Amino acid sequence: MKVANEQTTRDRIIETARQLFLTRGFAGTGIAAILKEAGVRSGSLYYFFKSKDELLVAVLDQYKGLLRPILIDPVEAATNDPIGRVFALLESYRGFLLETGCRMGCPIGNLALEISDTHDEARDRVRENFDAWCACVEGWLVDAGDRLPNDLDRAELARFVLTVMEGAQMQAKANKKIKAYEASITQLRHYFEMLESRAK
Amino acid sequence: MKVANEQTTRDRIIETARQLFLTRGFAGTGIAAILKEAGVRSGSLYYFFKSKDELLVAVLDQYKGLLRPILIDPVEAATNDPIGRVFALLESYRGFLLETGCRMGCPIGNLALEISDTHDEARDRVRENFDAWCACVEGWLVDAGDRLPNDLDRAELARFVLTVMEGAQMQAKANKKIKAYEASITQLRHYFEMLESRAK
DNA sequence: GTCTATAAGAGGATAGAC
DNA sequence: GTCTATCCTCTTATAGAC
Repeated sequence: MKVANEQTTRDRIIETARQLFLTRGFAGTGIAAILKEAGVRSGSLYYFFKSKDELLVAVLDQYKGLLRPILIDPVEAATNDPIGRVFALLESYRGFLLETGCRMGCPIGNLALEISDTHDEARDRVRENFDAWCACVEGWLVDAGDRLPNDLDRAELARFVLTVMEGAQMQAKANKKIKAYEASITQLRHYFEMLESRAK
Repeated sequence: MKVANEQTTRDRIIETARQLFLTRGFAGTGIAAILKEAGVRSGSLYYFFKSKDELLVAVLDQYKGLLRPILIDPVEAATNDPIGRVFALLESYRGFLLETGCRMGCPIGNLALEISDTHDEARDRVRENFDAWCACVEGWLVDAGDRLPNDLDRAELARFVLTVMEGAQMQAKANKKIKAYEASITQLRHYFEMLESRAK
């Protein structure tokens, strides 16, 4: 067991696999590519992970840990307005799409459709990632208090926000253009505006 | 060239590949599985298609031809109400999810995320499928006339309907439960109700 | 914990007879 | 157009020395 530096070989493998799964998908990423990119030999990888599937699970676990530091915390630092936070989060996905030429989008969503039918354990981790994301958004919607109608189900609306983000990033990817993403967010904003005006 | 029966070997290969891509994904479907399922030898498949990628393009072309007979026509036959048609279409996806234990959902969406970054020609066909779908929905929204606000962009709202359907089916797949799909459609319906009441 | 070497199989694709 | 046989590459994973 190492003591001095916890950015271990294991961490480097997970980090590298995460990047490659994001750009090429799970099936599209060979073990060889991970080894090369991480500068590691296969003996090391299989010392830490029994199989490629187990590595996938570790990657999805890492995503759970990244949600707050990478996505939620910056949004909460940027604005105190609870509904503003929802759209700031969606804006950060838009920035990510633009930076990557609409190649990426939501790393979890990309994996979700690829592995949900065939990898039960990984699918559960995808679900946990989605649940954690929705819980954060739901928290903001609860914070919005009277600005939203009282009879509106906050959890259901949070799900809806995830739905819109995932569906919108899919179309940005398929079109290699940001327009469909922006159009969808515009409609969602419109919905929120109507909810807010109805709450008054 | 055959004359009597146009349900040719080529058609059977495309049909079989379509089914398998739907259940196992593109990368997850081996040529061997297609051959076995279709009862065909590899010589025949490669007589009709230069490569697996070319077969994928043929499958996506077939989907374009299936859109009206399988999805749109039944919906238009079932109801004359233009907004009712939008939700009848979403209901038919719900039925498909339920029939398949939430394993499937939208065949195009499933392929979209898998191949958009790596298969340019196939990605264009995905886009064409999405465009054709949106054009149908947009037509209904135009038919809705004064029931929707005049300043509302029908094309953008049609995009939004696709966004919600795709995002919702993704979550149904990841959760292996229909609930998130239904919750999202409920929110969309709520949005439409508010649009209709605003148009009055 | 990490190295090299390699097993064992599946993948897509082709050649040439019929 | 369809058949059999097969090539070749890439894949995941393991064995055993260090």
